[in-house]
Amino acid sequence: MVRISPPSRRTPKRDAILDAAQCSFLDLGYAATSMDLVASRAGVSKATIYAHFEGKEALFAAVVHRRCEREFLNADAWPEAADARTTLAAVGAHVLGVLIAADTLALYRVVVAEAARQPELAHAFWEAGPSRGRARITALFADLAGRGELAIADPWVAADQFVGMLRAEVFFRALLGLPPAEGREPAATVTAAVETMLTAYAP
Amino acid sequence: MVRISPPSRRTPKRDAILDAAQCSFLDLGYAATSMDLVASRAGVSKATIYAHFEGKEALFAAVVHRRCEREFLNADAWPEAADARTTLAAVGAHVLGVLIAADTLALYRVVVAEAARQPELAHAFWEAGPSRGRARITALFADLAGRGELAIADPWVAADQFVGMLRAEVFFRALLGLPPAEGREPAATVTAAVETMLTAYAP
DNA sequence: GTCTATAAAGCGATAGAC
DNA sequence: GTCTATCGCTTTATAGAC
Repeated sequence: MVRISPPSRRTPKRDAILDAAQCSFLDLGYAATSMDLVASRAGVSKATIYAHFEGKEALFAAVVHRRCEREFLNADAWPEAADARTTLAAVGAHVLGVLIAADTLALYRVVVAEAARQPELAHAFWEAGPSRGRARITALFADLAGRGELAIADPWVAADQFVGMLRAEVFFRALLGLPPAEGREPAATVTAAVETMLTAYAP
Repeated sequence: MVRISPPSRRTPKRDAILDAAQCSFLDLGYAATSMDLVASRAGVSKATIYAHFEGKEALFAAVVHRRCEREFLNADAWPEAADARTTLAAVGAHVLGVLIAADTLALYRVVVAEAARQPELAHAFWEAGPSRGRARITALFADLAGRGELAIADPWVAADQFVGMLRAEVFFRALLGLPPAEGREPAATVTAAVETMLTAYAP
């Protein structure tokens, strides 16, 4: 419906528009964000926005794409190779931390909501974000299997299960804006997922 | 912001309004559904809607509540007690089937999108839907543990992990409207989750 | 590219008759 | 309860000057 990567030359005004749009879309949602508000927050006129982007959908797509790119720029926080328990605990804590960060949840909410009406956006989001994260974790399990730390037939399945256990009720309640249930902390979710993986895939 | 359970006497017009509203909200999303459209589809005037519901938010809340109730009415499909593998396979297939049903995905999308702006709705949805499902599965694991089929310290954790593994990539891609990845069928996800639970929690 | 001003349409909600 | 008609406001998008 709308192309994701426009010519995309970076200019100060264009960046200001994208910053204002990102903040507005993530805070208020797609529909509740008006072009007037974005223009006001960016300090430009509405006509300037339409000079840079085809319309509201294209602006939204550009915001989502830029946001996914940035998530993977600081990849330095990825843990070093160690024994399985240490590695999974570190990776699990990192992943769940990213998943329940306010920015991530807001992006997730608005992309999921628009996915039904903007299929190309949904696909671009998947490729730019979750798909790359999954690939890393799959590679991690392949590495642990290769080193004899775990007995894994299909690293993709193991990664899928590990991420699934991380993205369980703690994540779901955070997504709905509900307070964490008593005694159900993110750290406990990570620990339990790690132990279950270690037991299920013990060599 | 809006109360969830109005007097709620069932009348033909009221039901027609709720049917039209459900169809519209799930298809188009909250914002893109206008009261004019609902009135038109229900075959009533807009004023009649406002005679039955306080406003758009209240109508939406009523739709969500009714939809959650109905999901739990046909509880007869719940499997009988058997050995752990048979029980988990049946329950897992049932749960994942419900989760990736088109109606469920549409409800999930629209509720998640509005959760940030209608906290009471998010809470009501959680209590009416996911919370009850989780309770059942927790009871199931408690039963399996009590019968010595599995060695489970905390049935809630086991249920959380089982549901998490079910609601992994297959569900996520369906949520985004993407086609299933090659060789990653729902049935395979269920089987893998069952085997991992059986191994991790073997007596 | 950037602005001001405005067009054209749609929105949620209500008044008043019956 | 239900209707027709309409209010008052906001929306996306564009025209035209510079």
